[in-house]
Amino acid sequence: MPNESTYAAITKSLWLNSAIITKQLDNSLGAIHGIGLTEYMVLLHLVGAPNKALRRIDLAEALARTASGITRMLMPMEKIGLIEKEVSVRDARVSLVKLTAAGEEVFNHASVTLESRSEALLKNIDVKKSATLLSLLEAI
Amino acid sequence: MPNESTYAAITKSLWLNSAIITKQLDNSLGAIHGIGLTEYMVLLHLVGAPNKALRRIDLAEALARTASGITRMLMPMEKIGLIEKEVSVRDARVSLVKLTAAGEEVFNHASVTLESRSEALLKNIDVKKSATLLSLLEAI
DNA sequence: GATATATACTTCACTAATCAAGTACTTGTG
DNA sequence: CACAAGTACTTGATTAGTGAAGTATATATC
Repeated sequence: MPNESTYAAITKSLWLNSAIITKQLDNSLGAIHGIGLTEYMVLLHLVGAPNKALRRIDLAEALARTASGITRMLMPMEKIGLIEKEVSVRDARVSLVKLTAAGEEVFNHASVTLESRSEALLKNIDVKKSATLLSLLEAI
Repeated sequence: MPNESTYAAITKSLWLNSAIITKQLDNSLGAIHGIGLTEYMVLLHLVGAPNKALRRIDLAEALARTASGITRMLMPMEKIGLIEKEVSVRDARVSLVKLTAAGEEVFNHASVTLESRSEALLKNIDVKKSATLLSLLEAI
């Protein structure tokens, strides 16, 4: 029987911690701003995009989701006015996702909630360790 | 506009990395052993449990899932013989989840796959850094 | 310039999980 | 001891996501 690899232990811990943290953030964002964490991530990518618009497939890539998942997810977001469709002049296959002013406002408010909840959830990690943890996660 | 908190950046990175890694491990385990990562985690907790049996609610707690999620998840696992139901002599409300010999065998094989895939997915993290990362994740 | 291949997106059928409500049993209290 | 409150689990309705197949458009090749 080989002893447990650190790498497998990391993936297990990542799986569990992410489940716990994601659920908590999802609940907080949902209760206060009416969006889930995945929807927050959509807004995050859109605010940073040129012209605040992205192709659906690039959004899928950025969020590690499939194109069909993105299609489904954006439907309610468009209905409540966080985003809107924009045609691409270059390529008629493309349907751009564009952030609305309302969407940006929700994003700004939700960011405050996300930061305070994140800090609370990670209270066992001090500031110095948090920098280390972040750099290790980004290195993956 | 406040600058981004490291804590929020950690939760975002955790969310994305876990989505990517979980999907890959899920696919590998599914293709080779016919189980998902969540099902693997069930087996993992059962092999470590006294008498290789656990109450459903304790399994739910350990996996950060709800009791109903556990009920639904265990149905196919019981059907393919990885686990079986065991009554509790102490408490008639309880339905214990017991690991079968077949379940333990699948677990042992799947562990090998999980370790090699984990190592491959985390190839950017060297051995020394991996120990640091694991201890930080466990500290959360 | 016709046609084959590739890309962007949507839809369908399905899986995994949630919450709320219900059942069955156990525990604590007057 | 009766019965209120709590616990363990299941079921029904719903949501978020997947993969496969289909449509429409773009690109490359002969």
